[in-house]
Amino acid sequence: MTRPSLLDMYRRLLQAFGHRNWWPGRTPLEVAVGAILTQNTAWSNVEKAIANLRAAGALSVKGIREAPARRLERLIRPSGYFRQKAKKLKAFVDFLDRHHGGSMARMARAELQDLRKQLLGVWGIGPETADSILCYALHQPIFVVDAYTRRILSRHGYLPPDASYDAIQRYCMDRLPRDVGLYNDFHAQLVHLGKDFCNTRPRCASCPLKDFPLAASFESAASR
DNA sequence: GGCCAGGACACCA
DNA sequence: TGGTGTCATGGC
Repeated sequence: MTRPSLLDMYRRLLQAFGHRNWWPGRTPLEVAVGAILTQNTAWSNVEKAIANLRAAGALSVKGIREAPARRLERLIRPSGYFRQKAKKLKAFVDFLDRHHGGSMARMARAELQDLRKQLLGVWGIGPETADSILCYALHQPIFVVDAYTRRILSRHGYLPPDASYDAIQRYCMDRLPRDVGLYNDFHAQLVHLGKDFCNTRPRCASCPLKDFPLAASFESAASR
């Protein structure tokens, strides 16, 4: 049996779930803050931290820039790793100030690959966080890879489970039309499938991908 | 009470 | 270049 294309997979998920309308965030900065706070953390905890920042008037470039470190830590505490993440928020705003006049809008005008390299040079911003900011805050055509992407694509045999971030991203971008809206929604669909579907009801009969072939290793493990 | 969640970094061989 | 330890909260 031939493996369905990635576009087939997206169409199937879209049909099942509808457009996901990601990312949950009111402004580009809020999206970037969420991208940093959600590192290895459940989104429900990030929501609490963002609500704290908003209530304290600190959910802005100026607010983060001027907040004392201890205050920032206290506000984002529910999102976990709060000492590290407070430093990361400061590092991001410092980068924004130094390279883009403290403005997300100005940052959005930079050339995409240059900007990606710049972001990866900021302490606390790795590939997934950089790409989330580029795709969801700045609407740039970059495919975001995360744990769900890796898990789902490897489970269905598109890639080995130990494929690198860059390899997965290249694989997807080489096989999908260069379309920001598609990249945005496909990743959102994968997260929804992984988090709210497969996670709570593993291999359930109503999975939209139930007739997609599984990786041989996964088949043998499942049949044991 | 243990496991996991929309990672990234430091350190080491 | 790859493996391991660390960072920390909240829900189940």
